[in-house]
This record gives sequence, C-alpha cells and structure tokens, in this order.
Amino acid sequence: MAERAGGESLLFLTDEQLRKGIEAMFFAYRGFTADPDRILQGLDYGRAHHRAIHFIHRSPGTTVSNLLSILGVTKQSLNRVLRTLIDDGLVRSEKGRVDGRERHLYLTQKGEALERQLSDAQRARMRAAYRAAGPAAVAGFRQVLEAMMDPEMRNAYNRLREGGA
Amino acid sequence: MAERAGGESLLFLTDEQLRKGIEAMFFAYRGFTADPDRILQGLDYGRAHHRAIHFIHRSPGTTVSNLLSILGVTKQSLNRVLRTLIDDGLVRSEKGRVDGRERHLYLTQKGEALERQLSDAQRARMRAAYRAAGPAAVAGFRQVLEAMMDPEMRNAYNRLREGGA
DNA sequence: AATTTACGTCAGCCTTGTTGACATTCCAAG
DNA sequence: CTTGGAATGTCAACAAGGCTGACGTAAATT
Repeated sequence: MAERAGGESLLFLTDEQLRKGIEAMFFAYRGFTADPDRILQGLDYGRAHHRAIHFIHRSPGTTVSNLLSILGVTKQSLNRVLRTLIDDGLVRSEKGRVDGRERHLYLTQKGEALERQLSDAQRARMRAAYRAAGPAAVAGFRQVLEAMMDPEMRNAYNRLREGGA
Repeated sequence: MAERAGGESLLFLTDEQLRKGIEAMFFAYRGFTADPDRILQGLDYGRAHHRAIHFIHRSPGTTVSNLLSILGVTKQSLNRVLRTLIDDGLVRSEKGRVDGRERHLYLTQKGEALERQLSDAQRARMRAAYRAAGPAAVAGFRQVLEAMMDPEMRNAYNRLREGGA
C-alpha cells in the first residue's frame, strides 16, 4: 500500500510512523531539558529563568516586549522571573535612551556565567546526539522541526537566525 | 576550518549550529503541543491528562507504576490526573486479578473518543511537517531525537516500539 | 491635551510538579 | 500462622509558573 504514481513511497506518513515521531518528541524533549533542569534545581531557578537567560544572552539589549513575543508568555509571568533575576544580579535592566518607555535587558557577568554553565550542558548533549546521528540526519532534524513550528514562531526563529539585538 | 583528516566536515558540530538546534527544539515543541493544548483548554484538562490518555491508549491494561516510569512524574502527581479521568468516565481502573495491588488502566469509549480527537490534531501537524520535509529528513529527525534521549527513556521508547501492554 | 504604548505590579486562580503520611495488598521468613 | 517488608495506590499540603483582570506611571504620539 501507499506507493505513489511517481514511485515515491509514502510509508513514512502512516499513522504508526507519525505516532512514533510524536513519542520521540516527547521523550527527546525530556532529555533536552534534563541537564539544565538539574543545574537550576538548588539555585532557586527553573526552566522559565533558563529561557529568559538564553534569549537575553542571545540578543543583548532586547526589550521586555521583544522577549514576551519570543517566549509566548504573559508579561506578569515574565516579570516575576525577570524580577528575581534582576534582584539576584544576573540581569541588568536599562531604561531606553531613544525610547524611554522601553527597558533593555543585558546579562551581568554573573548572568553570563550561569548562561555558559547551562548552555554548555545543553550543547554537550546536543553535540553527542549530532555526532551520533551524523550531518545528514542533523539536516533532516532541523528541517522537520522548522516545519513543525507555528508560522509565527518560525518567524521568530528566523529573525533570531539573522542576528543580533 | 574543521575539516577532518578523513574529509568529513565537522561544521555541523559548531556551537552556532548547536545553538540553532536548541532553539529549533524550543520553538518546535511549542508547535507540537499547541493543537492538543487548544482542544484541552475549556475541557478541564491539561497536558498531563493528554499524556496519560496517550499512553493508556497505546498500552491498554498498563499499570499505574508502568505509566509512572514512562511519564517520569511522581505517583501522587499522576494519581490526581488519573483520578479526574476516572471520575469523568474517560478511564477505567481495574484491580489486578493476579496481583491485587496493581490497577490496570483502560480507556472507555468516551476516553477513546477524546484520544482520537487529540491525536488526530497532533498527527495532522506532524504529517504536514513530515510531508514538507520528506522521508530522508524524517529519518534524520528520528535518529537525532533518539540520540538525544536519556538511556532510560530510550529504553521506554523502544519497549513501546515493540508493542502492546 | 488626550490617547496610546511599554512596562511594572498587585491580587487571585489553575495546572502540575513536589514531599510526607498512610492504607492496602502481597510475599516471604520466622 | 503471623509478622514484617516491599510494592502499590490514595489523601493532604505546598511550590513553581502559567493565566486573567485591574491599575499606575512614564513616555511617545496625535
């Protein structure tokens, strides 16, 4: 069943194959977050702090509303996280000079240090997985993930790709 | 930079490439859960209910502790979710006949109906992504995800692969 | 001057994770 | 048989981190 006129096999689109993909996403995501989670527990931080730190590191000087649209949470939720990071001296918030309503966010040295610790751990796992799977598999991995995103998120993702703050 | 003696490019292991992979996982996972989340909101259920329903459907008659090891949460946390599903008539819990301590879990017709609704939505997105990326990309996708799992989770994943309760 | 935008904050709610305490059941050793 | 330990499942209470709604302030825009 499921050979196309053109001869292209569509077996990879069976419900069974799709279910395997769904379960793979579930289990892999657990691995993906496991190492940072381990580091964060015991500090008083959680995954939400990690996400904020990652994207501030990624785009230094980014504004609060920028971060909101990337993280897809409410400002109240983000604010709670940001508050603790600022109070603990990991993040610096700077009033915008061109537009005084905006707050620009930066990691302090201490913040950068934690970011490095977290991303080192996460990259190590990613690197091992990439190395085990090989470059062709990695290309496919990225292709499928991109196709799985909401269009909005794909835009955010690609905007990040292009670069800076 | 980074050509190997053997000639195999290692450019796919740069920190930049790894970071892109990390961000892709983050954004893709959001898409991955978006459709079921939308369905569940308004019913009184959340992602935890979805996970329980998925794996009970997958392995009818599975025990609570079985489910615990797959989901990786505490039994107390799972129990609350299970409680509401049983009370609402989506899941049936049956005392084990060989070992009376165990409870075997099954979806009712109503439970199967919700399962179908949820997995249809999730599969539709997955199918679209798979189709857009093509079979070779899908193979790579699965390879990388498997390599990313904790060994324990990879075992759970593969045990599921083989089949039944 | 009036409105809109960006941000912060207070209050309260929900889901879903956690621990601790406890009941039930099975099994094995005394 | 009985007793104790291990496995299993339930109840209670708490914490993190989502959410909404309401409100305040400062800056920009009209």
